[in-house]
Amino acid sequence: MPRLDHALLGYSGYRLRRTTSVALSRMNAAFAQFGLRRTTFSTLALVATNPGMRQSQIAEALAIERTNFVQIVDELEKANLVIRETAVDDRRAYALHATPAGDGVYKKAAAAVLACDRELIAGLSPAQIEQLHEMLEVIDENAIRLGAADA
Amino acid sequence: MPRLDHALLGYSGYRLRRTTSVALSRMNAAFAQFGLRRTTFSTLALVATNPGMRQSQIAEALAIERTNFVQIVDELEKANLVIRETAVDDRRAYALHATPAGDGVYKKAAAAVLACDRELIAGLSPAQIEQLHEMLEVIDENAIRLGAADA
DNA sequence: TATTGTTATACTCTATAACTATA
DNA sequence: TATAGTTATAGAGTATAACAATA
Repeated sequence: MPRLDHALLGYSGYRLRRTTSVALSRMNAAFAQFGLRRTTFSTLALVATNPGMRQSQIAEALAIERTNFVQIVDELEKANLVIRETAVDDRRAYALHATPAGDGVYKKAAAAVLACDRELIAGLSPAQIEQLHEMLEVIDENAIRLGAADA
Repeated sequence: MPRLDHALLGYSGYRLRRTTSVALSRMNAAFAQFGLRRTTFSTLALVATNPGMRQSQIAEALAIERTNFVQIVDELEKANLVIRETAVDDRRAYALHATPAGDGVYKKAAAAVLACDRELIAGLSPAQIEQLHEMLEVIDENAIRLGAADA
């Protein structure tokens, strides 16, 4: 007896979503150990590794709407992990920096999340993982190209 | 100047989520043409290709909580695409069937969604796509195995 | 006592419109 | 007038607890 979802197994989109869903729900536990969610972890990572960038630059790099990004930075700022400094050259803008505590949390969380990621791809060779990443980038570019063609 | 998310590119989970996100937002347009969402399309697909299965069996096959599945079936039933028949052997349960209209919508929607899926994986050879699916299954099994180990 | 389907509820992520203060 | 950040709001997906009817 074949699995009930046999009709969908030919869609790469179905497989991508299923795998991503189960993998992310696994990783959420890693984020939560540090009081973070996926979005706050990613934001902390980008701020810690790109100090001084503006809020909208970080948001755009993560493909998060500026409007939804506000509360993410709010949460990180309340937790004392990130600070907003008014940009010297443009008083409308904020330059984001990780606090010393933020840097510390980032390093520990990154190690835990990376360990979780490695567990999820266990059994795949480094060459396979590289191929996986390349294929995902092809799909990414296709989606962006097709989306741009619509507009 | 490297991209701002360089610190996250080593995580397969980050790449999976990004690609899945942009691919699915592309596919949503295909679903919407037929008045469907991703979850209602998947449900219609499974009901149409597995007539007579119970609500919980379809829900489990799609990894959707029974509790969240109720309104999905409600929506399909209101649209006259699916019907709930009380199971003969268990009056608690429903056997799901696609209506003739449901079968028709499913076939047209499946063709459109498959075309969209093919556009997204354009540039990948059949062998690469097979490898992609195999790698996604490895990750899937890893996540399930690790999750089960927790419990 | 366990299971099928259900309701209610809440949290996360995402998407859009409208506002403010600066430029 | 355009842009950076903000607020409010709504939709979609997901998760848990508690209930009725049936097994």
